[in-house]
Amino acid sequence: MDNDSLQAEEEAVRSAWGTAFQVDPAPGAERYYLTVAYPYPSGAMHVGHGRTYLVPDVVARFWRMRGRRVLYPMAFHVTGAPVIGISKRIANRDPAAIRLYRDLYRVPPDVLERFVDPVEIVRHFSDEYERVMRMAGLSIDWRRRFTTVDPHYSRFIEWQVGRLREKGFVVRGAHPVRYCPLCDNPVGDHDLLEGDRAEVIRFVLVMFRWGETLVPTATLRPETVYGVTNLWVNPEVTYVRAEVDGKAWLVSREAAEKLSLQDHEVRVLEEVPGSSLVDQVVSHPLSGDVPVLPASFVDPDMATGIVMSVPAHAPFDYIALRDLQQEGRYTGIVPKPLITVEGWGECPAKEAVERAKVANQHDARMDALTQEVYGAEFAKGRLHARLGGLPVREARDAIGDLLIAEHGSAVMYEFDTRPVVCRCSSRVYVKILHDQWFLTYSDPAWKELVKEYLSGVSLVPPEVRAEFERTIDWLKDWAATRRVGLGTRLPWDPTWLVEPLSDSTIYMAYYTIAHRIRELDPALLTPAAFDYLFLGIEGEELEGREALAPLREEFLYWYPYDYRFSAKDLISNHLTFQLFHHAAIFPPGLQPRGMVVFGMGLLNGAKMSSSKGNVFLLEDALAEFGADTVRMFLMGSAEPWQDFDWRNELVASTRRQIERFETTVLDSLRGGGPPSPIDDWLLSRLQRHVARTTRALESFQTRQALQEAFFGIEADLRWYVRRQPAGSAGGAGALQELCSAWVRLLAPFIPFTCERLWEALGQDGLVSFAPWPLADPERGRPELELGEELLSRTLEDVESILKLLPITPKAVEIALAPDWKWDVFRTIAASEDRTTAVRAVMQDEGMRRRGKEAADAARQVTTLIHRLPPALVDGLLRLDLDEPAVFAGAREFLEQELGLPVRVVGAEESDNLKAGMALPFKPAITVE
RNA sequence: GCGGGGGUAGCCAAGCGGCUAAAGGCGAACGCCUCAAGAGCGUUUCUCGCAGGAGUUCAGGGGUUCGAUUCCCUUCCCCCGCACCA
Repeated sequence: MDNDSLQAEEEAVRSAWGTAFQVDPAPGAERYYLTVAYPYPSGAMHVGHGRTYLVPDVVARFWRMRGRRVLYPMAFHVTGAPVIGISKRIANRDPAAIRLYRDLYRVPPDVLERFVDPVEIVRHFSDEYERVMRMAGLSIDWRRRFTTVDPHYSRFIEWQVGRLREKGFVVRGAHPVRYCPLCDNPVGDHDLLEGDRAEVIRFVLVMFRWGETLVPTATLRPETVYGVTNLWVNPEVTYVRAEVDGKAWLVSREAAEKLSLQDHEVRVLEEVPGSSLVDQVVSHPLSGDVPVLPASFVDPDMATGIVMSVPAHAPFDYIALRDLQQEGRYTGIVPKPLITVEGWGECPAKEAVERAKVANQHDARMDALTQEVYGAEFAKGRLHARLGGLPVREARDAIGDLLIAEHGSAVMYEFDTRPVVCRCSSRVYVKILHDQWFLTYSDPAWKELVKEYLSGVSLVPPEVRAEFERTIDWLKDWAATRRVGLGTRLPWDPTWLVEPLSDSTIYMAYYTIAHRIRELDPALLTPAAFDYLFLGIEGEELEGREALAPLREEFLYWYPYDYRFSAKDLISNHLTFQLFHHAAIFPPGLQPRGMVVFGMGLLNGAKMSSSKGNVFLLEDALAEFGADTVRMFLMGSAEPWQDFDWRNELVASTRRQIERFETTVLDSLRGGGPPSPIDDWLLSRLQRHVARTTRALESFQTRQALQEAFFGIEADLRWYVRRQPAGSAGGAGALQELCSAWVRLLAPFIPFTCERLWEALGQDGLVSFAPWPLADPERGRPELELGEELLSRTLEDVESILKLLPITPKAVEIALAPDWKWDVFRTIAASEDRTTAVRAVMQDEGMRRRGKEAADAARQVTTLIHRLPPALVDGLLRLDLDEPAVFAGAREFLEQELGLPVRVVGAEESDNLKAGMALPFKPAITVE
């Protein structure tokens, strides 16, 4: 079929579907509610997105055919900041942005003009998403579509955050963020030109006293304060004396600027050259008096620009000291060890440096040595007994807290890697934001509750459970408000917006009423209204209960949802967040029931990424290959949780497979004749495929399901046709029955083709709502299946012999094993221990009389049984396979296949030597 | 670095103690069918073999077992997440 008529056919099917996937509750009818993470529509969909929404569609279609009322809704997540940046870049005529949107996403020029308004971007792409999703045949109830900035939805978010606050899960606090002074805004990863992996780390400032001036040294290891022998300053650097919160501090010029962003009042008083600090003496209650020494490794742009020196435990400090001492200076200073580490001597830093034969402080290996020593001390180190003997792991925080509480220490934040640069090319600093609102995911009781619920959630694939559990443990408080972006304002503090991940945690509940709540006046949607809608609370403040009652009812019909689908990168945030929020807000009976986690998409082996241009738009794929081909490829190339790789040449062959299926079905309908003897075999096999396809789809294995439903049935049909006398296509009845089931089994995957075929089969209505085939155990004919298995194995054997023989064959004799060998077979197959089975056989009087012949047969049969699939052996044990009858019925078939006369005889009637080798299920073959 | 998941024939991928030289698909080769095919059908696709068989394989190394692709340990390599961001 050419692409134009394919499009036309698809359009016809789409219009036949019409509004069929809109679904309302039907009391008494079982429901199936699945949701998928809604998209952030800031660009066009690519095939990777395609799979994310197709998997739930296939599952939805499957359960629909099994008679459930299936709700598959969709909405658009438009809150957040990215789209703001995009519109700015477009307004600024940023060439990369323009190229992406104009050329890759093919936004028409007039629409692109409007993208200077961020709302226009999400509006445009929401519509595009819906259009392309419809093209792909997604069976979504579009009446329920909404965006996260709709006024009704905002009321819902207000209720939600209010509810969480009442429960004590929302608190106010300060929070260090990456901050661009030029943009005057916090910056996220996507706003950065450089340093997107940089983490904010927390230093403790140990305050040394130098006369009236405080000298703060920044450390990650406050416990080592007891081992300080000196400070380091860089003599090349200009330091400043500054008034910080009313006290005089001495820090690098850079540090002064940083501190001013971190909650300190900073006023620079005067410059102090680093060189003038050298040899000064400073003191700290926990370290005593120590001198200030020069070191070139000290970076003025790292924290305060002044470092405390612990040569016993810090390789840098040790080597810098040694360098000086080798010049004959400061020879009086000796390292002061304070930590013991198993496997290391008294001064691990010294040991590490000497073992590595480091020449001086400029050695490139210093970072690695530092890591090694720090790692060992953190993992296994203990403070000396005189200092309390705590493990380093615990002492670090304890002493840090002590310093802050009693010795005037402060905290300073700094990036672990630099530089960090904003897209506007300004440098990025750490700034402490105040009045930030947090969700207290660190709350142990909340974590416990979530874990308890998680244990009842079905997870697909099960391996992800560990990741969820770890995420729950690891989550800290989450800054849940933002200053910029689209979103809902915090009801009690409207200067803040609700953060975009926080506003999308329980919206699955909102879908259930999204189409009806729109009819209501937003003013009616008070917290009391939502308390009633979702929690059934009928408080005094509740108004308009009558209008809300049907919504409450619908919510209860659908909720809790059955499965949530999402890519696996959301485990560590969204998927776990939504568990927290459900746990906090909904009663036990309305908690999530299951989640399916997807793998990622690759394009020709490389990661799909819009920014890198390595994407294939879903719309283009649909236009080029047709919706069914795209669907079948995406469902069949890997299971949902595995990564998949889109390769055009593989997709093209999928299209041929669908065409083959269609022709096969149409041909069988036309060509069917009178019943044929192996109709029953075909239908018996069909039961198996139905059962297996069903089981696969019940556990979301789309690939496995396709293997059974498509390739499994196709292979049977090929054998079936082969088994027909020349010119016959097979029994019309059997083919009709097979095709009817086949079309239905494939309908969730390739619904467009199947709707057409369903009609061609003369069936009424839509296949999308046709009953899913039921496997009928009564139709199973294991003895026929064994017989065909025997034939095909024998045929293969004959063919492989023919191939090897150099002679021109004239005839084939097939000699069947005598009954007594079947007795041997049964004895051995039934025995527990097959190694002793030979002996068991020989215990029989009749066998003993046969002597060596019987013993040989027993050995051969043992080998054979090992090689056959256990299920087959079981079958042979349970059923009496009438080998002579099987071959008698298939002689003509064999002759036709082999092009040779075939003689079937009992082994004992044969003159051929080979005949003696005949075994049960493995006839002896003699080619003449 | 920390946490999670993987490495199977030319490619994708199933298998997860004896069915296994290893399903299925793709690709490739040959044959048939055809006026001709990129369509369909059949055969082959680790090595060897004039009888349905034999030999070496499932990232590398070690171990458990009568027996390991499948279980344990270890090394190497790849992917995902690590937060204020969708």
